[in-house]
Amino acid sequence: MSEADPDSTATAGAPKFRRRAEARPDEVLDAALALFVAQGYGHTTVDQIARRAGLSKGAVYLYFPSKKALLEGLVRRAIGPVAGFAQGMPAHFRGDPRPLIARFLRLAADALTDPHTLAVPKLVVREAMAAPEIAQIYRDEVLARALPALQALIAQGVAGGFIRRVDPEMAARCIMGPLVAHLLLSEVFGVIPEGGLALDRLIETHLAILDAGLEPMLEGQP
Amino acid sequence: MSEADPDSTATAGAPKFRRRAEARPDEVLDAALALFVAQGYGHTTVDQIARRAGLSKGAVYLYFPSKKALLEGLVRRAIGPVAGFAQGMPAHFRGDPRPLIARFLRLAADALTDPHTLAVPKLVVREAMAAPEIAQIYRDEVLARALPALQALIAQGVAGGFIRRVDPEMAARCIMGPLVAHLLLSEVFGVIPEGGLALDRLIETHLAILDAGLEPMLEGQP
Amino acid sequence: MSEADPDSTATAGAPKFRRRAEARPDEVLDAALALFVAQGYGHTTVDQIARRAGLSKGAVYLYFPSKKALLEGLVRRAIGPVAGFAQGMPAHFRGDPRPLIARFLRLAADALTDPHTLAVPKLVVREAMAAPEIAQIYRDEVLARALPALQALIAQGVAGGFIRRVDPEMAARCIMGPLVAHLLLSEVFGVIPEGGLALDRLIETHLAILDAGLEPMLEGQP
Amino acid sequence: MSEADPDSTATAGAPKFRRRAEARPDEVLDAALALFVAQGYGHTTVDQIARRAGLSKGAVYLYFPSKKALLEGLVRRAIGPVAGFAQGMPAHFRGDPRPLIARFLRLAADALTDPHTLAVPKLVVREAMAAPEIAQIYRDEVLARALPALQALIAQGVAGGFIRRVDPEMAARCIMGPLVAHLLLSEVFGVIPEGGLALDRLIETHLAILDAGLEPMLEGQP
DNA sequence: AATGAATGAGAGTTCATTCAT
DNA sequence: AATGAATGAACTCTCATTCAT
Repeated sequence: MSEADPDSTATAGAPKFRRRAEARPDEVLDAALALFVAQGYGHTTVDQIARRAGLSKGAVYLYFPSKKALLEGLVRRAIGPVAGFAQGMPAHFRGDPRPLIARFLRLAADALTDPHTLAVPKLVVREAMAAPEIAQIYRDEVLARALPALQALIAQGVAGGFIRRVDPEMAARCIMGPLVAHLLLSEVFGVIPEGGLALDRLIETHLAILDAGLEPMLEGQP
Repeated sequence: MSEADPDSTATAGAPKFRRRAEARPDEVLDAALALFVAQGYGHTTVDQIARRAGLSKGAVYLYFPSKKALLEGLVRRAIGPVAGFAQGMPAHFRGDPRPLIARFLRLAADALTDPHTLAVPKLVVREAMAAPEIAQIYRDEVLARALPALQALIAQGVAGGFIRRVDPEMAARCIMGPLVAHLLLSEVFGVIPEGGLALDRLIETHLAILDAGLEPMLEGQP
Repeated sequence: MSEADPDSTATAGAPKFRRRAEARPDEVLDAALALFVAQGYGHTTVDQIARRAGLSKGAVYLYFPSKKALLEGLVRRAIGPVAGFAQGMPAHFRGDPRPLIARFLRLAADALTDPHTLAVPKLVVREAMAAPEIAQIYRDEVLARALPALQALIAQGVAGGFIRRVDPEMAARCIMGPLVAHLLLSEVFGVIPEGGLALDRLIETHLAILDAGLEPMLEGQP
Repeated sequence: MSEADPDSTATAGAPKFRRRAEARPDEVLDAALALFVAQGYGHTTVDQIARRAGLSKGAVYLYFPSKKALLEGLVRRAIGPVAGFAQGMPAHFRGDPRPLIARFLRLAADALTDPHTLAVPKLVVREAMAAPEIAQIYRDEVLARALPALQALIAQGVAGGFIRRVDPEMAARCIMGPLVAHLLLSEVFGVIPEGGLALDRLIETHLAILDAGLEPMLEGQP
């Protein structure tokens, strides 16, 4: 099972043009990611990573100073796109935020359907406590950007009277929550709905509730 | 957090003359829990656990056959109360489920405010992949009971026209989601709102959205 | 298999008259013997011995100061009969030794058919190097008596012209050899002849060869 | 199976410039053999073996997956020559088997005079019960070849009227027995004849008895 | 740039032995 | 006489890391 799927990560993409080039670090990271996800950081050997990347154990240390640096490198490589994605939300949008939220959630769900994208956050959740640096990177680079953006969007929606008067900080968590819980349930506990992951089913249910739930109250209603 | 509860271990049971043991397994579990939570299972030594429990390393093995058995024992000890709590939801309730959901969420939030209660689920999330047995126990004993109960509650609410027509399976995740996400953010990533955990602020915000979001649609509305 | 046969050693013999008496040390030795034979000295736990003897681990130490003392006790208990048996050979016999040798070999084979009798020598062979004291006891008490007796018998046979002129020391080994090899093959290597141990078949074949092989040479023959 | 083939690991490929290893597995086995013989398998530490071979403990595990694999490797390395030796007996010999038996015994005695050759069988006898795999290897590779060859030789001798009518299976044990017993006495119990091991003295005594003992009976004699 | 042999610090686990009761 | 909780020293095996080549 260890080497069963050689094309899963490293060889995927470019055919075999390069052959030992400056793509090496990336190949090592690919191998590390696959193994970390499959077995956890603690149960993965540097030697396994090396072999999966087609290198010797020693060579890994030419590119990364330690095993933990692999984890860090993995997170750093992944946050670029994610952070950008988070930034995608217009900073100074004015109007009903709900369509934007809907688009954001659908995009996020879409992205997280790809195991490659999901892998790193999953990893971070698992190793966060044992490796606080990792958690910090993720917090600083991803959460500290995405959450405030979402909060700001909500805040201006409240201010403009487009949505119900809610606490923006908490509302942001309410918006992301179902997605998080869904992934945790399926990925960590293996509680998978009949008929597959059903991320879209989740998102649509969530949005239905959210849309109505954020509707501003009519005058005189509680 | 570790030794917060002085009566947690020894005073339980017969306060008279006992040799030594009897409460020992529980003391060992207490020590293990504190250390696992603080450092993770993988980075905790049996010797550390033993010393924290005031025993020798060898004595731990008088009560638990392996290190992993400690983790399992921890989970088993914790699921009793939790499962009972989950069962608390009336199985054949008829009517608007929203007040019940609100009470359930508030109770859950309250319980999870106690570090002792939160510790085990946190542990399970982190070690689930490396120790699938653990995840399975938790899934079978907690999730497999709580989730269906919640789903059933929603389903009858939909059937009775008390709430909007939503997918009960997904809606259950939408109900739990914000709580899960909130705890993940604070406990794993250390993203804590200004002014403390603010679990009640989260719950109230969530319930406000949920209450309106589940309101059945008026005729002719989309 | 461990506790399958509770009456095999300890309870065998006396019904249950005594109940905790001066027979305790013997019961412990019985348990130890059974386990040592089944698993080897090194792989047997004092606790196993205690439980098989119906005692607590600590109680074993009331009777024997150490685990090795059990082995020693076992050997000491066994050598009494064996040494006596060896002594059975008349010290000052005069005449053709072959009938005596035959009787001796048949007796020995008979005795060694009983697993109880065979157990201790087997044990000694296995633990001799790790516990030289054991080997020494056996050597001094058993071998140092039986071998010289046999040698003397042969020597006088040679002197009297009853048997061929052989080196008595080596001839003694030639006499015991087949029995030893046979037991080694079957007990240690599990090479058992078709149709069971066949100790008598071995002895008769051996005696046939021996009888003729020891026949004194006729004058003028090589 | 691991080191059965001397060229299996290191010598394969370029015989040119090698770093250090190649002879390492054999060196480790040498160290292990010496220590196992001196102290027994159970009382020998992997660390002792490593140090005696001039390596670190960890390095031993580069060549052998476990301590027991060392024992197995030792046996496998030794059986090659021995088995070949056993095979040396002509399979279809016709005639008086006694000269052949004599040559065989003298060769065997000669070989077993070398401590290196004797070491492994000695080891096997001692560890056979605790490690049945070891006993099985030896039985299959050595005994299962040597014994039948000897038996066949005897059987045809009987059939051809060259030797007395004996049970070939038992006679084979009678032939090997004295050698076995002699080695057991001296190596295990330390009962060494005055003037050294005297293996040749034993063999000659044995052969004298055997030669006459196998002589076919004259007509009319019992 | 790359190898892979080698290291050494630990980790989990076992058990003979002790001792308060 | 007897218990069984407790200890602590060993031992096997693992693996991140280093370094000569």
